Amino acid sequence: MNSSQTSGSEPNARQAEVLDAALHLLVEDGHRLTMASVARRASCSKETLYKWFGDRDGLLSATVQYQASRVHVPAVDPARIDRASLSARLEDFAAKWLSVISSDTSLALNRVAIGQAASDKGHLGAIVLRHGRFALGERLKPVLEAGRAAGLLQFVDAEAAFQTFFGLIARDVHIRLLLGDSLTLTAAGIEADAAAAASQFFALYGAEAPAGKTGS
Amino acid sequence: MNSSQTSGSEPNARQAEVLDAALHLLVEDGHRLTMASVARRASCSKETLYKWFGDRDGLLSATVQYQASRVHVPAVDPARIDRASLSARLEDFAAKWLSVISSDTSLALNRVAIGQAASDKGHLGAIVLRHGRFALGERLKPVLEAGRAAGLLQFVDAEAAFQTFFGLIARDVHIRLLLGDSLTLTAAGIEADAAAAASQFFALYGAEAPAGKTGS
DNA sequence: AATTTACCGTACCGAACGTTACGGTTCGGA
DNA sequence: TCCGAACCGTAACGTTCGGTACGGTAAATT
Repeated sequence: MNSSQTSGSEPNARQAEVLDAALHLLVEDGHRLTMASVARRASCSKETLYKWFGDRDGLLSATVQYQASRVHVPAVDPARIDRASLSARLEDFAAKWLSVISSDTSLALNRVAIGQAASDKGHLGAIVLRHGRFALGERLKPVLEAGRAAGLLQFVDAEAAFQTFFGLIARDVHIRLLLGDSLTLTAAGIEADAAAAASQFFALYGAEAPAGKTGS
Repeated sequence: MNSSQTSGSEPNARQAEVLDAALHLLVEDGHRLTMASVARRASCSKETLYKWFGDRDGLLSATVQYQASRVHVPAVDPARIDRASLSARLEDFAAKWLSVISSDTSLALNRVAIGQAASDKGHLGAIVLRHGRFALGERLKPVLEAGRAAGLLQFVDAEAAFQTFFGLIARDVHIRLLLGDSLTLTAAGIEADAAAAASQFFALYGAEAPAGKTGS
């Protein structure tokens, strides 16, 4: 009995195939994800779906979890950091994050999570936040604090500093994409935007140029 | 025959009552907005709903349009501006925008628009963007350009500058709220965040401290 | 070989919901 | 006063879809 149920362990190979099918349906059109369509796409029976995932909500949760857990923010070595390497780290973070939030998969996942966030069954948003926004913060804050320890950055609240960096990266891009605005991000554009965000972050929180309140 | 249909003129008083009912349903729970529930809440017949709005999508569009058009970004007088008044304007803008995006009504509208943005029937996102993000930009850009003309600000692309300001205001707040994160914004917190955003914007684009690329 | 297990494919059931139709009421104009 | 337009309340229809049941098959187990 390897039924993953609602909050089971890792899905096996076959279950991953099913979740991939569900994910593809989700990306194509979130409203088209029906139990029958997933079963058809994955060449499995609906009975199996219910045995493995309990109900539609369990399948949805497993799918979101399955994909969200694959978005892994790269770790960083806090030791031996200088201005150039820190800047490179931040640019890299910004570029990766822009790539993620503009991908079809991420947009589909965020859309379905947001769509049911109002309902009392809205625990998908928590999953997306945990593997996205919060995971990003946990990975980035040590970098910021290492930068502060090295005398490169200046702030009192790492959380507030991260929030500002987050805003400098995403700006209005994320919400516009979520709302269906046709915004084409080229690789070069992402690199430029990431560099601009890192540069602006240094302008605000760089140790040599303290400016801008960090917020209470 | 005053049927507003899909893209008709202003709704009359009775129709506004209906749209208010739909809006309340939407805020309570977007999934609970059904033709029967709207008719019951508004004490009207379903037949009337279909006569006035065509179909469910038309009712939804009219509801979003009805509310979105009520979010009016305050105009500003570009003449006679100095550092203090410009700063006050920006803080006011930031505070008002934070209030809007954290309101239950705005969140509900954005959620339903995002939820159907993936579908080919996703024109709600365009409405929300037009009355939200884009209206805001059109109102703010003259202010920024007035500030530049007065020698208070320094930038080459007003659009890019506005995007940065937008990011400094919203940061991760909007996406977290949309995803259902329990984030309580107090009036004092909004004021503080708005002041911080304006201060940071001045640090990046103030004429006396040019720093941070504006992005190509 | 017999049996159990897991699974696929399909059919089926019931509820929700969009949509249409109809009878009854109100009200303004001829 | 009569008529028709607009509208309310409710019933009814058809589809979609979540969830369940059942027969058939192949592989593993005993």
